Amino acid sequence: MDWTQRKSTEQLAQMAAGETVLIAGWVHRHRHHGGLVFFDVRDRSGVVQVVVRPDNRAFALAASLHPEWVVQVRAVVQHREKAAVNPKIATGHIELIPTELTVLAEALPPPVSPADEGEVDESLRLRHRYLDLRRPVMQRNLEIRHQALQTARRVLSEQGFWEVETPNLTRSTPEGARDFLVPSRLAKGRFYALPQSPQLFKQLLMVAGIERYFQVVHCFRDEDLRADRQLEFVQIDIEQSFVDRQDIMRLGEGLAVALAREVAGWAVPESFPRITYREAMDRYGSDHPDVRFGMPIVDLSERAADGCVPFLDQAVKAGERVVALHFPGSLSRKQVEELSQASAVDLAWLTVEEGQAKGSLGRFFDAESAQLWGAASGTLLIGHGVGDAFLQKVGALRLRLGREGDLIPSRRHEFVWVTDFPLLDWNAEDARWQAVHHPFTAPLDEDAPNIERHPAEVRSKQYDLVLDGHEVAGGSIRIHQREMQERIFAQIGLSAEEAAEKFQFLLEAFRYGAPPHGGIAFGFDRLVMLMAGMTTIREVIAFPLLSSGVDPLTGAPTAVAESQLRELGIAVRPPTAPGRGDLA
RNA sequence: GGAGGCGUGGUGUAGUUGGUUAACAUAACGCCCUGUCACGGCGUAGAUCACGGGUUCGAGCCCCGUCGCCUCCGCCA
Repeated sequence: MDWTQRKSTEQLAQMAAGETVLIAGWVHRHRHHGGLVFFDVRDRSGVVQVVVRPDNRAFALAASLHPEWVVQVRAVVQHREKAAVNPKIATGHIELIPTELTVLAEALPPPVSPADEGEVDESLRLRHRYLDLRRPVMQRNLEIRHQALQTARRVLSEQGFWEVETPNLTRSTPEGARDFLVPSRLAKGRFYALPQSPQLFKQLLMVAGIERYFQVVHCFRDEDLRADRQLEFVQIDIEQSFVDRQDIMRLGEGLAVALAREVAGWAVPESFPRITYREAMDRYGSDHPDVRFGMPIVDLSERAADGCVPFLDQAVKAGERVVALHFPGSLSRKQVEELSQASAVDLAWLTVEEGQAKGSLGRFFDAESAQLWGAASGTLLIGHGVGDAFLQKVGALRLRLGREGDLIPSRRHEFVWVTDFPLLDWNAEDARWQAVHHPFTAPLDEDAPNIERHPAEVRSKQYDLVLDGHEVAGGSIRIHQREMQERIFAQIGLSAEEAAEKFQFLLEAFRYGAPPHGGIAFGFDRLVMLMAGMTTIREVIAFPLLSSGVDPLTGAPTAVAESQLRELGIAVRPPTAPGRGDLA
């Protein structure tokens, strides 16, 4: 068989009538009219219609075809009559008259149909992912992913970045997520860890004088899964020497712009707006705000302090903030109660109807004073509380109102940088300070003196890139001086001995001349998800896991043979040890 | 670990205040059909109503528990 003759269905659209072609693919749909048989052949590029008349040698075989059979068709291209043209299909102006039809493989009726676009239970889709991936939308998603990979590699390579690979079998590191461990056979009782990111290696590459590094790298974090989180995910990891924040941010912008314009086809500006972490929290109640719609959090503490609503006045006197969201529509009392319940924010509300102040605060206001508070139109939702945790609840409420009130222009796409994150935050559970980003992030120069005395006030050289409310990239300028690194370790409760034990190799490397350096990592799956218009990253990963971490296709994770465990020197404990109080 | 939603023929769904034979679409199978393209028409077959227990004369429906899937919180430097 000479497959080089084979044409894609896409190529057929260009062909002249009368040409003989060879195509091959799957039977997409089959329409049998007794005396006339149509079937559509689907390949990666699309579908094309084949017409078979009773006088055709292939008629009997064509009549007996079934969906998803694999066929090969040698045929003459024919232009359809005007009335028969189907404008919905790229090849809708032509059809094929077979001279030879061969069944290459028969197929069982598929449990999930590649020819259907309806919703199907996801575990069933994943169990038969090879069928699910035949659907045109999934093939498009994988193509977008491919194009994004190629564009990223080209853009970075053109700017002098080298793609350097780093190990997957590496050492477990403290901080951050749970590690995936890999037992060592050669050194029984010891373990490798799969990398949560190549963070330490890319810094070593900077010490090594590579200057510009990138990698498309799989990262592993053993934490609960979400719509935008898998145990295994892909980063476009970048690091560069002799740079400051603006250099990496400009680089990240360049890459994001290239991807958005070339792959997604979006019109995005050359550079993106920047807001500080503080502004993001105060205005949107999130460090990854969706800025495609307004309805910012408004601080009404000063107004509330005038005492016209006693309980809000008291809240302000107690050191709380009074904030509001101005929803442009009307809400019922029941809806507000429901929102209050769901958001865990004690919500009051105020609106003006027929010249009268209404809502739970209506009795404290006349129409004029309600307008002063901002309730001229729509509904003012008012809550009070303290701290960023409170603002985050209000931010979640803002998002929900945005979605349910249809305030988000879903066809628009907006990048925004968030900068000046806190360097450290207090972990109440472990009663210690911890790094917000990671312990190698440099503090802002002017804040560095405060690390020991006012750790909560120290800002860092971290920057996150946010797209439509999703964090799609994050990075920082790193600490390249050993003394500063040791101060940070000390502040997060890592003793000199512990630090030496865990990061010996990095600290040692820094003694041999470390250049100033910094970098950024793009969450590739999330970025592709958004560019493909999907709502979970599973739609842009060929073989993802369910949110339980199970792969219904392979059955992973599975038990392993006792002999394998013995070889590794591992004994498995029963999954649930009976408690002391249980009757044995 | 917690909250919410869901679980009914292969697939997607309906199923009222508990009542006889669990309905519809689609896929499958058979017959008919010469211009369809989500083809159409007629017919056939296909369900332990996720699993276990309970209430009841009677449970797909009510109650309790378990399991699975999805979303969110915690967690994810």
